[in-house]
Amino acid sequence: MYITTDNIIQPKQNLHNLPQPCCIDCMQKESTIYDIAHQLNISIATVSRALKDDPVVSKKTKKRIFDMAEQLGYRSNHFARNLRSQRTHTIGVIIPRINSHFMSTVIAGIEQTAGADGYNLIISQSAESVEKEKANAKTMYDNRVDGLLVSLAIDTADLQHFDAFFKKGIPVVFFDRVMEQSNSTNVLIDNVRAAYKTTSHLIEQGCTNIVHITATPKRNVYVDRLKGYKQALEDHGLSFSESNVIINNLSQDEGAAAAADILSRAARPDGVFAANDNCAAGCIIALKQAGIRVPQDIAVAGFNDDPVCRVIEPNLTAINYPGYQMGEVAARHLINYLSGDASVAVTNSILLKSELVVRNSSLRRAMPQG
Amino acid sequence: MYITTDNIIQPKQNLHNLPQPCCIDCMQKESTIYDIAHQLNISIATVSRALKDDPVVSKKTKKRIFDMAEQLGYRSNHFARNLRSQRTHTIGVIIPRINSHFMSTVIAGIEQTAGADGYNLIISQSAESVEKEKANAKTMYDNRVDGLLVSLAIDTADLQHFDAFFKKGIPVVFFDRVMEQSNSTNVLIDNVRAAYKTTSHLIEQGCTNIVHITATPKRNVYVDRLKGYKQALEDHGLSFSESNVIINNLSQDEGAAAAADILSRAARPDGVFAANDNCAAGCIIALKQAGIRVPQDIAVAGFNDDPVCRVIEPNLTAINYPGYQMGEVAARHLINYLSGDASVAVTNSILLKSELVVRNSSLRRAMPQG
DNA sequence: TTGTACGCGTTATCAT
DNA sequence: ATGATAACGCGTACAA
Repeated sequence: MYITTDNIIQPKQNLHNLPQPCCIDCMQKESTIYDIAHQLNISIATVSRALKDDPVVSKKTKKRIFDMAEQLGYRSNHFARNLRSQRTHTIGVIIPRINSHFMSTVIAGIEQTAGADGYNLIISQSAESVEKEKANAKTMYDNRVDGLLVSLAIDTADLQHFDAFFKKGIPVVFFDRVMEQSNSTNVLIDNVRAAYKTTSHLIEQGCTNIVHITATPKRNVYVDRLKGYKQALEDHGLSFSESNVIINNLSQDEGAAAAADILSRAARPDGVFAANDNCAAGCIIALKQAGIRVPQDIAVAGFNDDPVCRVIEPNLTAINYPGYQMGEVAARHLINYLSGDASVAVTNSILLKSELVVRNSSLRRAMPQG
Repeated sequence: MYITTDNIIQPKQNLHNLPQPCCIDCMQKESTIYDIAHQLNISIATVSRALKDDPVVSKKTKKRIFDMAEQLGYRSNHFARNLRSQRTHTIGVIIPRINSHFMSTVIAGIEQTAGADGYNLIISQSAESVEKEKANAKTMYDNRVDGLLVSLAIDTADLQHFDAFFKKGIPVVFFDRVMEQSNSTNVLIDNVRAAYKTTSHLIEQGCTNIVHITATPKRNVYVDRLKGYKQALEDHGLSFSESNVIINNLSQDEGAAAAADILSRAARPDGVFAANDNCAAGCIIALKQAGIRVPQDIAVAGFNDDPVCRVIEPNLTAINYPGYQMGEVAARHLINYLSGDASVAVTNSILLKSELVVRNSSLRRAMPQG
């Protein structure tokens, strides 16, 4: 038998004396389906059914129940529901770091999509460390997320730490930083093609000695960009030289250092393709300080199309990386799967369009059009 | 009486046929404290106590329990725990938008701090809309977050939509975009002082006709920056003119438009103080395109110290806004409160240090030092 | 030091 | 169409 207290104020037990209501009058017991049922002299089963709009409940009882719920300020208890239903309506997100333009844009897209469908987000950063990534995965698992969206740390070499998810059949969608051999769904752009396009563009602009600045090629994105770069050289009859690949952390400062390296060479390069915009910007600034003209002496292209592209002078040519859409697509895909859309289970990878945005940093000749 | 199934594989009921385990062999029943208790022939109470390291449990039973938990791959069920304890270990975050350098940096700081203390984050964006902010607040409330971290939308004029939290005594900490009259804790910088410093600096550099570009002064940050600007003019014997305040959305494009406005004036301004860096950058670019020299003809200063400051030429003078620390401090404060630290309950506002970083965009004279 | 038993608020399976 | 009741997994008075 359930005994309602009719919202009588009780000196309820209070861990750490928290929370403190603003005043004693405000203290109000949380109302439940029991309260609604009791007020209306019906069973909780009916209330529960009505609240989820079960067609088996008659129109008028439904109305009475909704009104009473409104009146009592009822809100359903997610924990009780999750406890029963074994689902949490929560999506876990693991990313290297949140405070980059690209990543925060992706998150914005994810949040938009997930929020619209009533999913909550739990976000954690791996800080590019496999160890933190493992810890994050465990946290997500312990929080019983319904699914996971992951962008891998740079030196993550295997997916073992997600085995618990795979074994339980909890869907994991990787985006941007992925493992090719994974049999989860990957959402990404064609990095090979993008790099190929960029490099070809530089070649078409008259560059014959192009440096590629990138991060350590452990992660797909850098491996692929390097591959596209090489492929473009080959297809245009230019020889590849190992020394033309500069590996660093892609920061602005390292971009400047790369510029110094470039300028120290006997056969001075006439083109630079950097794997992100920050690094390209740092490089351009340093080149200009050294009296090099961009793009006349050295043409430069970046990757991502961050806002910095439109600030640096000359404005930076870059691959337009659709971060927001990537977030939307990855989240949508995961949610569709969670909603029972079987067709998505067989999807191996989703490729998003990316295009080269040509600006002055690489423009030495009139373009075919526009 | 609890009857364990000894992890026998069951064709368990499966909503939407999900989740799908990778293979039938992997299917494994989630183990609970009942399982541990059953295996060890002890009571769940002891297990429950041991798992939370209750000193009342003997060392050796504890050890046996931990070992068995490990062996069974036990993980505690947060929902059952939350349902019982009425706490969620979840912090809600409501911000205007996540994809700005400043905000994503704040989030990074929050995540770092909260994660270290075992708190999860639920993040939502108001998109600068009061309506969305209200909806977000309700979602957070329904998710029973332990506390809330909020940065208000630009035209949020009152805090009514947080009343449910105030009434229940759920702590709300506002940061950056706050309401002065709130009696919650506010974490912010001294915007008046920062603007005062910046404006004074421009004056010291010889500017006598300074334009202030800012957003609509509905939100504290813009009100205060305007106030500091005015104060500095007054203290230096310069007169304030309404026409020298340009209101826009602080985007890069609007910065360019502001530049056009400035250049159209009969008495051409010789200084610009923009309320963010993006806008300042757009302004500088447009000014330079019009043949104006920065800083010789017009000196420019921004606000935030985003990375763009070190890319734009000349490099942008700006107030260094400690976003990461702000996130850390706000989260730490909230968590301390949730942990029962009474001293924080009386804290009204926390001011973070901010300093003016002088760069070439405003430097017309030798600085006193450095 | 350990065990028993109840309640947290739901949903789901019976029965009526 | 509605009601009674058993889980879901955990925490904790109270008892032993």
